[in-house]
Amino acid sequence: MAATIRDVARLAGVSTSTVSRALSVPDLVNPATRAKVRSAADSLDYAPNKAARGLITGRTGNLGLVLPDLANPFFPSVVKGVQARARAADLAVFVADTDEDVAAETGLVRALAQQVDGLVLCSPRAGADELAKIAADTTVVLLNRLVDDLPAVVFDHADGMRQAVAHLVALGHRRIAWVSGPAASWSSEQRGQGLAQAAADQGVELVEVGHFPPHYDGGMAAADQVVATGATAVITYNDLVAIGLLARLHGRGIAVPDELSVVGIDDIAMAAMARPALTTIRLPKERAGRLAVELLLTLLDHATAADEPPVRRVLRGDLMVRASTGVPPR
Amino acid sequence: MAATIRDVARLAGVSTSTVSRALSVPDLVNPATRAKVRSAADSLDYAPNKAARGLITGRTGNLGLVLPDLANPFFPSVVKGVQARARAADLAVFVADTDEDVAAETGLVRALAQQVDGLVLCSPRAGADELAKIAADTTVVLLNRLVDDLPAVVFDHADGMRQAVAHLVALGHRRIAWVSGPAASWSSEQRGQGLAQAAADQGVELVEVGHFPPHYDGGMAAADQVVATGATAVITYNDLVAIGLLARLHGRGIAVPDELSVVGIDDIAMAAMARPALTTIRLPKERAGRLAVELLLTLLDHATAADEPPVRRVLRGDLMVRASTGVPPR
DNA sequence: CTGAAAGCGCTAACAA
DNA sequence: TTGTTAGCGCTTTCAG
Repeated sequence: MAATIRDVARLAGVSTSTVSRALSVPDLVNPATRAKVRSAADSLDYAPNKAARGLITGRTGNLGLVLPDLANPFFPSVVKGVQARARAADLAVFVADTDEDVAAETGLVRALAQQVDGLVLCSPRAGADELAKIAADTTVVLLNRLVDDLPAVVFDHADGMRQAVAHLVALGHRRIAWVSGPAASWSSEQRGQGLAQAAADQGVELVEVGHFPPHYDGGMAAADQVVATGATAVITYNDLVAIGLLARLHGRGIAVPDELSVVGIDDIAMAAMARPALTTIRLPKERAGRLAVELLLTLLDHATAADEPPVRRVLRGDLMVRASTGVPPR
Repeated sequence: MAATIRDVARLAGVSTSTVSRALSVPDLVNPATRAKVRSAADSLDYAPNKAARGLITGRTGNLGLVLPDLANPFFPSVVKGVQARARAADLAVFVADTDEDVAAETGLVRALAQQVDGLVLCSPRAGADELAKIAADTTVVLLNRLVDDLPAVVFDHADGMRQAVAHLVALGHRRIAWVSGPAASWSSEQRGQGLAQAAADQGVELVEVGHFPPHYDGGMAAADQVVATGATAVITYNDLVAIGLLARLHGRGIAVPDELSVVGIDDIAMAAMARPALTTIRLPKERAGRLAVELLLTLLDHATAADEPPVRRVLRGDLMVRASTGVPPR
């Protein structure tokens, strides 16, 4: 069906190698023949077969993105960032949603690894050793996770927590609750530690309420425990949790922010749509996706060279204070 | 790095052809040798190179999914359905978000077409002729769009509208507003027509308010026009629009559902989280994704045969009436 | 039931 | 600057 390099060669009256060169290393061929080849290729609507090319160059021109749950609005943003950068480099992106399942994650990674040049693992759930093993065979960039010295793009969670605490302290809060995410979550751990540090530095009391699933239901479940802590403000693992919390608080007739201030993390679109609008720490999600691909491309270029490429990017988030939130505690 | 079929052949003491057969057409080889090959393959952690296989079989083992906007929660659900079914058939999925851009859509489709066995075009924005052209070169299944006789999975929008109207009529509404989606949107068109029919059948007055972007901002923008119609109930193009509408109504101090009943379409997770919870028509999104792949697989199998495969699936949605909604008009 | 040989579409030495 | 040759990793005739 599709034209092959031979069809183009025949039509242009040259050899297949010349066609190949004319199209991928134009400077190596005579401008005249180059033009002939080009027009022949155009008229046949020829596009080189990526699989065949990959077989010989070792580059597939594809890239894999593995993430835990597309239903969490955090991740589509990352996908967009990754795709934007990948497209600019003429790479196609395999996306794999693991449904928060570690086993599925490693399986998918193995399946993808063989047909991509590199992999972006977004908030991977797998263990450190597992990830190290994967990284041994494949070029990998972690996104929102740090493991050994693996290349990674991460957010400065500690700084985000610092901002959140500063905001709450300025409003007069002195006792803050922290709703942590999944026990095995690297970012929950980071956020928790950053928060503990910030609380200590800024002289406020911190109560952890622990380990909830990273979505709406988790927040629903956490709400009552949060209330029981007697804290006047709460910071949640992410916005989805915050929104679930808001719902349960509303159900119990607890006014937000008058009786309890709520701060989320991520700044998903829904945060602005919630009523009252959710105060949150905005993470540069798309940018993180773009940078992850950027990093991957660098690594691929330096693959053979022995020099150390830059291997880690840390991105800062920003406090988003929204209308109708941020009332001092009673 | 990775083991090739030759490594396996050497280790098992057989030819590469035997390895190939033992792994892909096991019945053709002696059980004893089959076992030898299997264990050799296992110990080398061998997996056949998909690109090389594709070169000869003409099957890539990949599948493309093109959609307008991952940020709309409707689409991640479809992605999940597609991935689930694809995974079961051992296919990897390229996902391409076009950002609602028709030009980007056709470009991405062309780029993907060459390296997939088939394409699922979800709510495609491209023109009918464009799509027909694409379908001429590639096996394509449309999702939520009908064009000529192209294979498709669609929702029964007319029936959904019938249910929505029946619900509102039962509550006593006699004048309903319709907030339509993008002018070029097939599903908006379908929903509008279905609604018009339902309104006529059930004897209620319908006022269209027109053509808004299919997201939150569209709903915000539509709200004032809706109010101006004097309708006691409104049906919106989708849930995102409904939620935007809700926000603006809240801003204007208009009580929902007491002063205005709002019905969305899709049943995205956010619909249940909204306050008041949104009444909506639930569309079987994941199922649609699964069926689209199913259909694609059927088409691929029948590719050469001349017999007509089943080529269209129509899925019914269901009314989701949520707590605190559904009050008769004043 | 198994092996040898050919070749999918392409690129990369190596010559000319 | 261009063509010839070889071969990426695999499957598939075609013999045996």
